[in-house]
Amino acid sequence: MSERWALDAVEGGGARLVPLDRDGLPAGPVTTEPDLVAAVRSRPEVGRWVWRSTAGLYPRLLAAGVRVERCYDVEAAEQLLLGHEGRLGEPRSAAAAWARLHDRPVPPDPPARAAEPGAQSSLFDAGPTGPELPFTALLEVYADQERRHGAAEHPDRMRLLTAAESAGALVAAEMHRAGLPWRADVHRALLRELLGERYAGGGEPRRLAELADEVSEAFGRRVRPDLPADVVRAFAEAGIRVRSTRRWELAKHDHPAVAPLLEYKKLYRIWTAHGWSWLQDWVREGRFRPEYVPGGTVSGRWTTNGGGALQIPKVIRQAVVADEGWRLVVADAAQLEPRVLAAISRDPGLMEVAGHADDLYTRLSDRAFPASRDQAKLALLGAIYGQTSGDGLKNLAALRRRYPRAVAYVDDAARAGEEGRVVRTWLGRTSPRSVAAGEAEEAGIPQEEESATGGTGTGTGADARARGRFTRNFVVQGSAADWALLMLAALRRATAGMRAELVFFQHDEVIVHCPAEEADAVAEAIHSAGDLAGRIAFGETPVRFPFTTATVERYSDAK
DNA sequence: CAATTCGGGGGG
DNA sequence: CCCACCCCCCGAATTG
Repeated sequence: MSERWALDAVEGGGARLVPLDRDGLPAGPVTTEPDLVAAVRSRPEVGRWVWRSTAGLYPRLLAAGVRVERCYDVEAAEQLLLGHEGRLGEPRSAAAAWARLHDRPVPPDPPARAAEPGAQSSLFDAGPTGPELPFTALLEVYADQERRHGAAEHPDRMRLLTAAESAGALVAAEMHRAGLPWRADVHRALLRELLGERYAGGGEPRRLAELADEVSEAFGRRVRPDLPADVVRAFAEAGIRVRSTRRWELAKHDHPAVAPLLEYKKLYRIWTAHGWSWLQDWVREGRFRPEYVPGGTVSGRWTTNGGGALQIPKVIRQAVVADEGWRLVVADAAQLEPRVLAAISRDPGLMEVAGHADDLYTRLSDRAFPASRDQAKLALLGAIYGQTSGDGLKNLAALRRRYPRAVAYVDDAARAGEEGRVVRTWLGRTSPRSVAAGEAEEAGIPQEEESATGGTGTGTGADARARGRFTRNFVVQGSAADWALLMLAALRRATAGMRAELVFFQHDEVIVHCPAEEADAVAEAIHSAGDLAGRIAFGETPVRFPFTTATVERYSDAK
């Protein structure tokens, strides 16, 4: 029987802690100890630590070589509960939660700080980030959160969501600590090969300068390829009307400037976003350590704070190389979102299609369409994204006939959005409510149209339809994020006794860095984690959640 | 001068 | 035709 303890940091490196009973109430006296790390290390029997913030406390423990089995992150829970209660955007700190509980003035959350590139957030983040609060107040907030979980639409799922989000926070801190193996020398050689040498003075590298010259030559005058307005003007002078300088728009035209322009854009992006200065800023001692932000997006997907870790260009992945004698097990969840739709909608036909580990889209086209695999794929993704035009619509109609329950599930979510209602993921993460226009646009949430046509506003305007596409996609993307958290938790547990380390996670993809001899066991653990997460998240369904895995020395060699 | 927006690219 | 969903990051242009 694993124990549950509450813990908080106190000034000077110490800790306050207390054991909790089955109901989450203190089961003994509160004690204060001088060393937080020692307090945790000396209690291996504790199965779950209840604390304010994983990001605030766990790096210190990891820096001392202490891992915990599980935790309950009060501030993450607060965020999820507020969302469920339709109060997203209110301050999420434990101090704010306590203030709400007692009708006191609610302190705002501290502003998000920028990440320090290359830093190992362990010494700096010695304590929680929010306003201070007494330990007894933290215990009160926790007890009240237990009650609020019970009041949720599906209490058990909501508790699972909080547990999963907390596990994700542990993984995020551990991945930051471990870092993604990164060979700066390989990266530099690659930059040199792609961009040429750098000139003194910090201007464009040679290859970009050459391409800019080629563009100018093609137009017959000096044109700056990095200034869209200049490029549009130059094309107009050449008798070609382009509305933008986007890749797909330029690619349509036959002009000698097009090829060097497209090449310039590709390389310019690498130079500015993943070039020498990025390397300088973000890679230390052979590791890239982004700061992951679990739940950074409304749908529950993660973001990172600086470093662009979730947008590493494919060509740059050559620099991600396993240590000597080690391997990277790169794993990608196959057709995740359609499988999730099958599981949450319980559509019998789609569950059958998703009940095998082989390619879902091929099976789909065999069953539902005379159409090709790619057409079947487009139709299904169109249903999930809310496609409004294009060839896919014809196949979408066939999809609706064949899998009515699946399509109805996302259609219902879309209608909810159009009518201004919230939707929830399978575990209960909740979409933002329609709020005052200014606030919402700030948060990037499509709003209903108000006065333009003088109508009633609900369910009619282009903005309402945009909101419908948002909620339609939210239930699938967000439930996939639910699954991903449980998958990470399962994988973390399965590899706990190995030397293997989780070093990267990107929505539906994980990388584990491990000694070569552990690679097979790691791949097996990943496959098991996928199906286990499917069962825990969505219950018993025939749906499979397979991974494609590759054991490689370089990330770029996978897939 | 600093902060915000725009345009374009990268990822899933 | 390539669009639809969620994001990050950069430099230049614009705005306060």
